Amino acid sequence: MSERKPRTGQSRTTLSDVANHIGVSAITISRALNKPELVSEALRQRIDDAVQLLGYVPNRAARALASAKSHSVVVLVPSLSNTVFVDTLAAIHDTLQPAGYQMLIGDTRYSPQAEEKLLRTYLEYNPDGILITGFDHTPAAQTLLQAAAIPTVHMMELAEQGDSPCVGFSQYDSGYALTRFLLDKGYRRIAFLAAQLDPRTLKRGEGYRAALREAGLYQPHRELAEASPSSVGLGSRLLDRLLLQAPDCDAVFCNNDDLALGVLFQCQRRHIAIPQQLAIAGFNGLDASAWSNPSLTTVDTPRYDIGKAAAAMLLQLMAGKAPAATRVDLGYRLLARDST
Amino acid sequence: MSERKPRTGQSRTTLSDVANHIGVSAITISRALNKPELVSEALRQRIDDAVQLLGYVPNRAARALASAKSHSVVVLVPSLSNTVFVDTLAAIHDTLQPAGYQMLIGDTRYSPQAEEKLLRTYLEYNPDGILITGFDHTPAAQTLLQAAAIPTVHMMELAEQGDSPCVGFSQYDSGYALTRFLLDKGYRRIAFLAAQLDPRTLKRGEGYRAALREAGLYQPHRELAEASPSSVGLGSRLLDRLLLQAPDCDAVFCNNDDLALGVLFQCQRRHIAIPQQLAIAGFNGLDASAWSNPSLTTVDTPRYDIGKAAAAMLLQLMAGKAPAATRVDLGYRLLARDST
DNA sequence: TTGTATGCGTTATCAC
DNA sequence: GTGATAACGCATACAA
Repeated sequence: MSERKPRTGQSRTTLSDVANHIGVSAITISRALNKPELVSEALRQRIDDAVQLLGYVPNRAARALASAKSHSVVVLVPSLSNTVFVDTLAAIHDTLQPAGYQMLIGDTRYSPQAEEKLLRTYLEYNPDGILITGFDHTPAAQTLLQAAAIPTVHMMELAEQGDSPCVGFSQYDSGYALTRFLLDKGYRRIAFLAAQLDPRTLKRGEGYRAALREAGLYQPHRELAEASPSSVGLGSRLLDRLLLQAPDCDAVFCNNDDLALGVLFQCQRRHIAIPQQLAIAGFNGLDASAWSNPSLTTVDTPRYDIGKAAAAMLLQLMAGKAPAATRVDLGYRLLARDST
Repeated sequence: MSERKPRTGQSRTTLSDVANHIGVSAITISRALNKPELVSEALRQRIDDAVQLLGYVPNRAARALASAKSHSVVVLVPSLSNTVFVDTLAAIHDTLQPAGYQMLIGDTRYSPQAEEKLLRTYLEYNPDGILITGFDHTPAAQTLLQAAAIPTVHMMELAEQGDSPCVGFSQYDSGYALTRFLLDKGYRRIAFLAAQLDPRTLKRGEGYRAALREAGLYQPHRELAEASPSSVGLGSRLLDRLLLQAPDCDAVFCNNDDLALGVLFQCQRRHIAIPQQLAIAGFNGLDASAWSNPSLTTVDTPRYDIGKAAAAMLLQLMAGKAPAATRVDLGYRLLARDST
């Protein structure tokens, strides 16, 4: 009569339920499930049967608490509606899932402040690792990351200083290279259209500017930037605005393929011949850009591979091993097609 | 000398660290953080300061274990590369995050078997709720769901029987309506192109078939289906195949806008006039379809709203409240444009 | 190969 | 308004 009654009514089957069922101790069940080789063949079989019979499902919270490992990884990306990050997420998922790690996805909406807040929240989960986009974090977020001392890999960009583990490619170089390509093709009045002015977009813009300045051809009024998210419709509108303020341009470097497709469509409507009157180049190598008429020159970025490699590197770090390299440049591929 | 040494080296600040710091008991700190109104004003202030000072971060695993609530929601979608589900995920994230719930995302790759496996795995997290796509689950998965007795909302489709909570629209109706629209426009030899043959695609196909049968115009050889994922490139290839086996068709119902765009591009290359020689209709209302030349007729689907509503309904269910409705039909919108 | 004792960090319960 | 105590379910350390 002095017994306390259990707090929960009908609780889930636990390790000891299974243990009692066969008449061994709970720890043996635990071992049979986690390190089967430590348990005798016969017993293991009986345990497996009992687990099946009783419908035992391990409790991750208890495991995390006892082992001080959560088997979860926080993944912070700027957007869930941008193909670039979605592809990266898919790769991360494909890599971490088989390794037994759960992704905790956070959408920072391109805001370092929101990122800091998410980081704070997600740290409560005791993540074993962190995958974070770029290097543009608030000071507080940087402090949090350091204090937490959790293996972290930065994605998409390459560290310019320090030795933070990172997987990506040089945004600056890719912008420079595409502009250089257009210059080599003979275009002289090259415009730049950008949306969603995140750090990576800005760096590609710097590459664009540098290439044109070197050639003595940079003209600020040929740059058009819009903070709203990139879309096909925005590309169409931006072209109209561009032709108002810089009617003489002979090529457009669109910061991504959505914009480029919008520009292409709008040119068709305005009966502007591509590439004769205006060349168009996009960015990111989306599927559609290969099939439009004309097909779009673009820079293919290794976003899936970045996710794969970043997750793989993180797995190494979390296992306490030293990765082969902690700074992985996956490069980019210029796909020259008919629009230039 | 008989003291055991701690297992972990430098552990995180805990509730009792904060408690010791001020000289109160741990439970008081817990209350101050979770139910501040139960703690005196003065003490609360001191606690807040100490929390700040010591950099205390709650441990979710411990909380989940002690309270038997994980504050997490499992979300199972067929794909992370399909805009449809990504938009839905974004909406779910936007709704659950502010409510303090964490999403555990699972990518089933359109496979009920994979879904069952993920479900089994994710049940280990003691999710407080489940958001799952459609109704096409393995018997074992259905048993798991029932046994777990966790609030669950099905997304994208509407239950045809039973009273499972669901938010979506009638896939069948939408397919029927678009076909009916083409018939009313005067098209008589309407083809159907589909990829990624998931249950929703198949239901739209049934709608297509029903409408044509009613009109006495159904011809099996005008249907072309491909199991691989939908893409613009696939649309182009499918058009070529279609024109081989059904050269006389006068309209194409593409099961989604990617395919439709590919068909459009391919028609341009083959100098097929749209809509004069061939009408094109897509599905899902992607941004690009509004801007192509000609613009594409499509069916806009409320995927963001589905995510919002499903998550909101789940929040109600998890709170033990009865939602206003447990079967929410969000409908669809036929956008008639120039390609038909 | 298996078991015992103990603790992970928090909250539920009941008492003061 | 605050505290003591006992779980929550599992894994670590060590013993047998």
